[in-house]
Amino acid sequence: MADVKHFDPDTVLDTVVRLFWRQGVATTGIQDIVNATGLNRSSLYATFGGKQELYRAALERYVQDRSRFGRLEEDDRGLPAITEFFTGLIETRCTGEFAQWGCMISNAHAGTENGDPAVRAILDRQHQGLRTALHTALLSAQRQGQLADEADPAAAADVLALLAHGVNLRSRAGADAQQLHRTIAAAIAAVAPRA
Amino acid sequence: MADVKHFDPDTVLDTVVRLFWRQGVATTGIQDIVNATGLNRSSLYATFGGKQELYRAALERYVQDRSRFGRLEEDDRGLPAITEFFTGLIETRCTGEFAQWGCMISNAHAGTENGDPAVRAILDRQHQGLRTALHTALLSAQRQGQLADEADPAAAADVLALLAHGVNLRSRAGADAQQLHRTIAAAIAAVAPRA
DNA sequence: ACTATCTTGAAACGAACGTTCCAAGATGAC
DNA sequence: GTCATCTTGGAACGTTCGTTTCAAGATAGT
Repeated sequence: MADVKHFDPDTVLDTVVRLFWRQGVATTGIQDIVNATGLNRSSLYATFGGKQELYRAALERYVQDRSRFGRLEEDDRGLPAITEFFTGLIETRCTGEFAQWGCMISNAHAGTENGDPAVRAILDRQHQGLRTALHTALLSAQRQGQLADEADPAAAADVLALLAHGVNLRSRAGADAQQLHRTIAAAIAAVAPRA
Repeated sequence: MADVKHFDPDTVLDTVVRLFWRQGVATTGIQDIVNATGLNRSSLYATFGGKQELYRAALERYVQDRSRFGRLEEDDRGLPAITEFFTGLIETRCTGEFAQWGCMISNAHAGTENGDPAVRAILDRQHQGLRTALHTALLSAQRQGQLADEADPAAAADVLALLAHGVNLRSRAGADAQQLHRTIAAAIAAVAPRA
């Protein structure tokens, strides 16, 4: 009955994610998106709606594709799982394709993006998810005797979840990976029993 | 010989700080600044230069006026000084005039602002300053027997400095002050000797 | 092959952007 | 009071913003 899209919306959305992730929503114009995707404005608006809706979709996509605490939650090794999570995080933030891009979620916290209730809901959901994943991993660690007697898994999870934002921000400004690794290692060591 | 300014540049800059702090540089227009300050565009450009130079000046002013770790550095009580620093930080971030504004420095990390080397230099300087202040306070704590034997003041300072960014980000998205207080208390308690 | 239906290209929209310009106004030195 | 000098008001600059519009093009069902 009708024509079909001449492009793959999933591929396009992935390209858009990278634009918003690196440059932020305020400093990324529709023209930038047209240039990067090769799409026409008509196709863009017909498929995704306006800029704000496109940003929301991109943020959801970012969460689905780039969030790594799902693995953490299923990893029952305890502290090594947490260490691995942060090690991977820092490497992603400091080297390779996404070096100095920060985290799209952390970035959204700092911008005017979070004025949109739908965006703020994503930020909260993501933070709670990370807290829960860390809490689960810490309980697992506790069960395996990897935690000091006085350590509080819930409180430690909150501390580490906040710390992740610090890593994301500082890495975007070019912080040294080694330095971040050392700091996170110290934070994790703080809940372990004395050597 | 000549006319004199009909306004106080210091007062104007303070107003500009609040605009950039709350809304960010990308989403704050020159028109917003004209409206908020009552200045004419001519006076604005003649006094401060363009938007980017104005932002840099505002960021420097923010650091001078709002940075609180100077007090921390001169406070030799040890852990209580650190607790007080974070307590005040969280209150400023969550209640009163600046509630949910976050920290202008943290916000700058997440935006395109940090592409400007002059801006990034301010961010680095500020982070190092906070690390040093915390380190000094922790050494003071250690001298007074407030630290566990195995605690590493330098590493703990790094952890707490990163944590501050977490507080700044999450508070901007409306995080609960009590929750933040509890988390920070746990992080500080982690370096204290077992009760 | 016809046609209904969706997609695409390209131009255009008004509004807002940061910046510049210049005449008019205000000031202090002489 | 005069004059040189800086400041101010306000219009205007060209660009870019996000969005809309519509004719031309492409497709799948009949």
